[in-house]
Amino acid sequence: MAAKANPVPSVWTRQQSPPDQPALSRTAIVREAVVMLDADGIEALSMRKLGARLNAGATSLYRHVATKDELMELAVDEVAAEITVPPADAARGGAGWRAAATEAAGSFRATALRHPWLSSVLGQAGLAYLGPNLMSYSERLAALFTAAGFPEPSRAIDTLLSYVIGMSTTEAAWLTTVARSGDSEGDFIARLMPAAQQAAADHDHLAEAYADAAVRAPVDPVALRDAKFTYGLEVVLDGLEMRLTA
Amino acid sequence: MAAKANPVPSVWTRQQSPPDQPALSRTAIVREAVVMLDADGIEALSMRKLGARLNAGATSLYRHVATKDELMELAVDEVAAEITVPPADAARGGAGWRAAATEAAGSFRATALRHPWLSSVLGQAGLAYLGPNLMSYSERLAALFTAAGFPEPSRAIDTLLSYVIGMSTTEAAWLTTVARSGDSEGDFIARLMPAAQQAAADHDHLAEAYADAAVRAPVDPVALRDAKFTYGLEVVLDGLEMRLTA
DNA sequence: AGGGGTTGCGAACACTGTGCGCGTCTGCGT
DNA sequence: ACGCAGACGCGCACAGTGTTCGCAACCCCT
Repeated sequence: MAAKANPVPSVWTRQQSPPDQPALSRTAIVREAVVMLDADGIEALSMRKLGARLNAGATSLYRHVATKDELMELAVDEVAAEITVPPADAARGGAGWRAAATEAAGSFRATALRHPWLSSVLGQAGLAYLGPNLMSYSERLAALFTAAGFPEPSRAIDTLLSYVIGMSTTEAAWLTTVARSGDSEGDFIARLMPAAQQAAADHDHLAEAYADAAVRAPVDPVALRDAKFTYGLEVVLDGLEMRLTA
Repeated sequence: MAAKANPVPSVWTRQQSPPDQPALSRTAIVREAVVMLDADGIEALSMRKLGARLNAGATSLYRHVATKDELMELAVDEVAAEITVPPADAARGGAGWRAAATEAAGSFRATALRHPWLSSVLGQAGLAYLGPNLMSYSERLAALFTAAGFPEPSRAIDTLLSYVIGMSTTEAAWLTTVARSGDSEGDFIARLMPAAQQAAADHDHLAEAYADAAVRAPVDPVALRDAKFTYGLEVVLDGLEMRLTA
């Protein structure tokens, strides 16, 4: 880097001790990677571009990160820190656990939608699961569901998380394709409708559903997605509650 | 291909009308792509290798498929044909819908585990959703849940599918990393335990859970995954049933 | 017999992740 | 104050990727 900041190599042009940016560090690399992923999606992240952003060569990154896959695991754990879980006390006594679980689920979804590339990565998931932030996340969930009084907390957690992951990844993937189209979500849906209707032409139930949707006044797609998420969440929580009281 | 099979150009060396393998066709390409994906995972599929498998050059494929992404969408729809849904009659009368839903969910999971690359692709999902097989799948689900008497069938379907997708992708991703390790699932778990326990050292609930697992007699991991899946499935179905009778 | 449309292909382009060896810089032990 | 070992950054190179383009061979219809 010194060589680059000093293009004419001579004793006279050399700066003695430049304030020097924080240099290159693992955390700085991961942080910038997350920024790039959020901005331009997963296939826009390359080691060269990431290096360039940090005023570094591509291969310099390999001093701090073994491989790109490892970098992705670190990125996952980095954003995992954003997911909040209410303190376990909130669930003690049996009343508050539903609100607490709802909040935890909502926080997961919000994080997944804020970082849509997460969905693409969860499917290939090396063992990011062992990252400190994800570990702490699991721990807090376990504390919450144990305090709530579940006989098999891990089972309940797996169930809830599966639902939340399934819904969130689907949603994130949808939003990614919408974003790539350049249109707003509403416009994209409108533009997609004809094709969808034609594809559904031979299928009675689907055709009817599309026809109904076309007749009704157009709904805010964001509100619709929210409603869909909370509906399913209530279903899962109802099912879990039966295991709690029984 | 004729030119390749016929390196000496002359009337005499030319084969008149060789039985000729089915040549190159969209369906043949997609079918072979699925075979390769199943065998070696998603990152092992390249256009050149796929072409080679079909005795064709890489670029020849582009006569039948616009882009690799499109090929992946076709592959998804191809395997979607394997997912079965019981006929709607099974659900009429209210009794059989649970068994039918269970079977549909199980079939989805089985397909996802048979083709683990599906999980990696669902996260980026272009609009494979419009493929004929997936459309027919949605239709049969809609028929089933409508016959079961759900007031909002699509809501129920979305909920169930989210759970099944979440659980299955997680499972498939796990199985993929296991497979890459070369070990059996049991051995891999054993090899992973120390690291997991160390990572969980500072987290009470997790540490306890790991300790319990270490004490108990080792369980067949396959059976354990099956149990986990059906537990969550029952939870979701219970929650749905409340919406049905109400 | 001829010609038009379809199909396959080789070369080429712009990129990718990553290994290697070299120069430079830094901090520590004397 | 000095010297040196280790950490650090970097350019080059390699093998491989998806995809475009122009050309050649083939089939079928007139």
